[in-house]
Amino acid sequence: MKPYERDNFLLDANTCKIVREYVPNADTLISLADFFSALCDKTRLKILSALAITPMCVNDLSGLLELNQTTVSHQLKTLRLVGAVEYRRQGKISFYSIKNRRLMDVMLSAVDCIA
Amino acid sequence: MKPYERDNFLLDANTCKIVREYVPNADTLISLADFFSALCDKTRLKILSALAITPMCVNDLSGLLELNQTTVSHQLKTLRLVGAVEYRRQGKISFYSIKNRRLMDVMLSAVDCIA
DNA sequence: ACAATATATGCGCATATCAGTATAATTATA
DNA sequence: TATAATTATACTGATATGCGCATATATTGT
Repeated sequence: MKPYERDNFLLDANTCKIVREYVPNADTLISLADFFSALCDKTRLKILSALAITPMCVNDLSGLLELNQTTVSHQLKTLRLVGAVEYRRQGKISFYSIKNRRLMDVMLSAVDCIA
Repeated sequence: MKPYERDNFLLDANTCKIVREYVPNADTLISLADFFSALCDKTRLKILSALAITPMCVNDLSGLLELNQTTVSHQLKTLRLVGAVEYRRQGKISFYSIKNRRLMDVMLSAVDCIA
């Protein structure tokens, strides 16, 4: 028997039941973790903070944030893959923007939380 | 000259100024990233979801969430280090709880965001 | 076609992270 | 004191991540 296959808990049975029901399923947990993984790196947070003000091209992000162009490009790709940003290409310029403004709500409540 | 040390931007000068002022400083970015790093793993999210319902001991977390005891202990330590949970010891039992309920606001707005 | 500009990608290095086994440390109980 | 129960830690292997160099791709202008 694996160590976690037990059935005697300090919690009362009813609370156990609630916990089992309330805890999100594996898929939801992974989606949430993926979402937060977009926000757990200082470079990505910097990029998102800038894009929160205005859509911007890669070069402007690189220059204004003092980040290597390839670093910006890599992180923008990561942010695209988790659906945090989107872009449209105009000629040789890619303009990136926040895809869903609700993301800013999450960031702002996090700022409240660590304040 | 490093590639990002440029001063000609597509953005107008005033917007550049706003971006430079608005983007959080390095320390804040790191604090925020550390905060979110607590939430970017499915195991930790699972633990936090359970603790959101009621404070609980390590063993109950392990049993109810079907996670190895050492895994739970490791992640609880991580969560403690970033200030997401706290605990009090009663005899041989450690009861863990959410330290700051604002954390749940962040998780809930994230759920909205990915919905 | 060629050069210049803007962006994206492949690769490797260094580092971080996660999970599990074994074990230690602490406390309660027989 | 011996044993059991609960939790924490050291160590390890596998995997993931962040970054930058070199380079590829795409577009524009001459």
